[in-house]
Amino acid sequence: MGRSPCCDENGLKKGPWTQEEDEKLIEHIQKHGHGSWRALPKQAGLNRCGKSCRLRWTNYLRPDIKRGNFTPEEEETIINLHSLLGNKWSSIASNLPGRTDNEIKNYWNTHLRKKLLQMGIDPVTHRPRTDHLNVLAALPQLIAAANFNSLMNLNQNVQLDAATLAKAQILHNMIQVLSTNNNNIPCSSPLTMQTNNNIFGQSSYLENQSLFGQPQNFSHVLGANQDEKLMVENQMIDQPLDSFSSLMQMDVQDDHNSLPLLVAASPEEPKQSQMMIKNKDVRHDTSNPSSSNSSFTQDHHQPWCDTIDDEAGDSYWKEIIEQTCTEPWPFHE
DNA sequence: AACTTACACAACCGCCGGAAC
DNA sequence: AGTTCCGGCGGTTGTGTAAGT
Repeated sequence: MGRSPCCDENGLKKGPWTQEEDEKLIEHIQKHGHGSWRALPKQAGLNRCGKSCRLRWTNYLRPDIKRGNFTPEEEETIINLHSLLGNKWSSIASNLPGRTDNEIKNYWNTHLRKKLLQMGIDPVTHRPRTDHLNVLAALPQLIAAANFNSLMNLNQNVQLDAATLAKAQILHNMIQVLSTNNNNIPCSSPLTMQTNNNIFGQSSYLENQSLFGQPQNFSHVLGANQDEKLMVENQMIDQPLDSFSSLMQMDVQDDHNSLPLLVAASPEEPKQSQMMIKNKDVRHDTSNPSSSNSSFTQDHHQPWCDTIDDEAGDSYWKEIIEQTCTEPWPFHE
């Protein structure tokens, strides 16, 4: 069965490499090649395990490594390849000369992943994020609620509870952000591709556009085997774009039974509601019956506050929440 | 200025598959 | 056939530094 990890041996140094160690390693490999990595440390006079030496060499010291910022073209390639290959960093790296899998992996996790999230794209599936769509699915309710509120204000002087108003405000801001993103990034996201072309269409990265608008064909990276290429391409093309399109088709009437409950709003509620949004604490506010009454906790709708809680770490959500607390109420103009 | 927090990235860890013995 | 070696891979952690309070 398995062997014991080479680094189990006691006394071997770990952690950051010193310049002296780097020089020893480089000098040894330049003279003798790396040969057996396991034997290398002794031969080179390094108090490291072979694996550590190999990683240091392949990820940092190798002379053909390209250092510095990733170019937009490299970013584009990474995103496109990731949409095809997933976290196959070594495969992705083999298409980016001078870049290591480790570097690409780090860059993905620290930059590109966030970038996609901010564009409203799930970095795993490379599709529009469904958590956004869950909130979008509440659109008919919010519109109906807003209309109802206007009526009640006119005729009976009754207000919707503050939590419901806050939901609508968040939705309003979210739509603004989404539309801003789409306008700023022409042909840049699957979402844009779907809405620009045909929402039910079968466009894919493989077929036509890349994430940044340049036509690319990455089928060559999928292996020499033609069957494999075909299989992957078919898979990409056949995958239905269900979640987004079905939500966009949603009939307002389907939800007529799920209008938010209306409760009498006390004068304090608007303040409370704002505070709760800021503190991301709505879900746990069990002491406030109106907040639970007015939540969107229907069978098929994730509560909006859950959605916010889940993503509140993103600057994207922070932006939305901030706007929610500062912008004027849209339905009372 | 001191402290805390967030971020970027180098390095490590554990696992796997293939080759050698 | 079973064991060990070796290199590779992807996920995770640790550390240094910049930014914020």
